[in-house]
Amino acid sequence: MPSATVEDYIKQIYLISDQIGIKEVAMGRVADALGVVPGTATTMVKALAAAGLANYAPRVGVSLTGQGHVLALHVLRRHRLIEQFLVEQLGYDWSEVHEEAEQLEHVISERLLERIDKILGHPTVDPHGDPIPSASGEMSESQLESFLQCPLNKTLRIARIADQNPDFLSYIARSGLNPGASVTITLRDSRAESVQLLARGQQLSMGWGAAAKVLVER
Amino acid sequence: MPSATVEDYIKQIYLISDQIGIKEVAMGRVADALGVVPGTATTMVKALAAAGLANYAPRVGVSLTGQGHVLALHVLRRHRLIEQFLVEQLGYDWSEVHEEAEQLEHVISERLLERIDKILGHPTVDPHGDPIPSASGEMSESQLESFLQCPLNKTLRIARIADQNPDFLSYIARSGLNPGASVTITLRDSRAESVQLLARGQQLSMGWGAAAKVLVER
DNA sequence: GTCTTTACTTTGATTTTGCTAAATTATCAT
DNA sequence: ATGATAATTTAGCAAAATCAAAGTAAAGAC
Ligand SMILES: [Mn+2]
Ligand SMILES: [Mn+2]
Ligand SMILES: [Mn+2]
Ligand SMILES: [Mn+2]
Repeated sequence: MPSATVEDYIKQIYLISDQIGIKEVAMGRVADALGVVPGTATTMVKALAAAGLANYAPRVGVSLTGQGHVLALHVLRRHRLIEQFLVEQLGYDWSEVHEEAEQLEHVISERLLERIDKILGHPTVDPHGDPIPSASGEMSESQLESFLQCPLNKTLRIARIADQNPDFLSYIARSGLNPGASVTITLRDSRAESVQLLARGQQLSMGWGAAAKVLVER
Repeated sequence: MPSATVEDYIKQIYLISDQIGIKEVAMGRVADALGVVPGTATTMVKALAAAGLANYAPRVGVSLTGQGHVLALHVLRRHRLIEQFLVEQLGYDWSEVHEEAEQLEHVISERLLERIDKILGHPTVDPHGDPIPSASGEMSESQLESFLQCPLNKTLRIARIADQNPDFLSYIARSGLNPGASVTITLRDSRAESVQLLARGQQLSMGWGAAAKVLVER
């Protein structure tokens, strides 16, 4: 069995690689994501490579092997199903489930996981709109647009918030931008790197960085 | 934060001490309960003592300090509430919850625990009939009698099975001796160390050892 | 093209938890 | 008492995960 630490490294490598769309993830990013000093990341990634979960090229970066990819999706499935369960069945707020899932994902049994999946009716997305990989390890490639790409002056549905930071999430929640809510982008100014939008009847403005993290569908 | 290992040692020391009603627990028993070699138990117990959780007397045994006692009850509360939750809300069988709780007890947050407690309506016993310590760390001292002490030819209610072994538990379940079920002890033969009983209309017989682990109330 | 800054790797140490095998102590039977 | 047996402790070692600090390589600045 992979340790909780190994699972977190593999998951994080997957997530970073997926997010910036690059295969080789730099060690610095890995260290950052896991909150360790760079030397620790180097050592651990070498161990992951020795275990056949990753490919490591010094001074280039790390990528997942097939085996590592499979593990990453399993961990992600556990994480996201747990989040969904906490919200649906235990009255958690979607902005506060991440930390709890971060721990539970490593100890929950296959049996409990599948029971949760069944109770929830085999959900395909978690409370943040993140897709949940299937038991067999497939994940839907969603074609969502962010606030930076979507059409203006059209009513759109918030589909996903691509960030786990509790501060950001509770700002999103307080602004009525939860997954499922409706928005209209009224203006996008690329020189000011700012986006104007209308949600819950309120006028709001967000900067490029934050706007990129909110994904919508029509 | 105490590690999962420390929590398990402390919990086990509490349980053994409680069970045999002796303050100083021998190292051999600790090692057995935790599935480690005796030398490992000695080393760990010394560490527990250094951390102020236990008192260790070489060649005599280990006992809990006040601090250790508080921790033991917290862990036990988590363990038993989780077991109850798995049975009540997730359709687990009471004979198969122990292993799952053994892991979850170390990672569940205070917040999740209290939410579970509330959803279950603040239960006082777990699926095995084991008492659940309160949030403030009090546990009811129950006055239950075992099959070896209870009166004969009276209808009694099974209140608790004092053993976590899945094999034993599923034998109990299959015999219709779940907590809550009714039994009548029809005969006790001390020379044969055997007990005859009637449950679910079936005649059964158990040996001293097994009979001592089934507790009843009137 | 050299120089400086930044990113990354190496080395050596530490903590926690475990093992094996040898040494020690206590207990029990004779 | 004495020797055998059982329980416990010690000593020495190892794996996993981490850090601090020093060394090395690559990239960007001038
Ligand atoms: Mn995690
Ligand atoms: Mn999520
Ligand atoms: Mn445990
Ligand atoms: Mn129990």
